[in-house]
Amino acid sequence: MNEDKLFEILAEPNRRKILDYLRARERSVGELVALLSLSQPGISKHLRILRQAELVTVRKDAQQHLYRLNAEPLQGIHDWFEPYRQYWTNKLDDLEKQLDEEEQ
Amino acid sequence: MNEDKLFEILAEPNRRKILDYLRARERSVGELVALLSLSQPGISKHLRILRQAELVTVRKDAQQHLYRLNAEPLQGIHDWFEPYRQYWTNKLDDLEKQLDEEEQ
DNA sequence: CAGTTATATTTCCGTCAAGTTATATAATTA
DNA sequence: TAATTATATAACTTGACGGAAATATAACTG
Repeated sequence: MNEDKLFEILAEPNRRKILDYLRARERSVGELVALLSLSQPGISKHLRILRQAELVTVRKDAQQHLYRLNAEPLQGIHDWFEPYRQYWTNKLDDLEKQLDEEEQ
Repeated sequence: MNEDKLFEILAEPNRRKILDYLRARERSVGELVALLSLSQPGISKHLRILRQAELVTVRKDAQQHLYRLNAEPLQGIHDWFEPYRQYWTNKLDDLEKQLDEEEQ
């Protein structure tokens, strides 16, 4: 799964919410339907996309399908931001420097 | 500009490329047109969106409009990833631990 | 086995974003 | 001032996405 596709997948707010909910623990489809305000097919559709991106894994327990977070693919996207971090970090440094100077 | 909107804006590959190019230095619209394979109106359209999100600023030099990166708004999105970082960080720790054990 | 529960898939529809072409605006130059 | 250069905006088209409703599949229960 390439960077473009991953960004696109994460651009959908409900999908980000699903991932957020899965951070705590694995969840059944029904739980997610209850948590988000979306129809069951809507949830399943998003889960399929997350599955294909390997952002989640499933295991079956009787009729229930339990989804678990797999955060690894996020690392790639996270890395895109790395070169930009220095900008707000520097800005912060500047502020600190300014505050230090004001103390004199 | 809220998180949802920012994610959506960054989901577009050409917009990310524009930001990437602006990391080095400010650029005119014409330069960006030359760098990306998009029509001039296409570039201008993306620049407008980036401007509204305050991800870029403009200054005018004669006919040229020079765009400069403003990375600050990215911080908000970057923060979304923070709670997920431990997952791949832990995975890395596990690997290191495993490697250490293998050395015995 | 019939009915029920849990989830997935299909189909259809409306919306919206991204691209292009054409046009407008603004500054420069001959 | 007319022509040219640089950029922005408008109008239009098209494709893809997200949502709901309907249907299919699979497992459980009585």
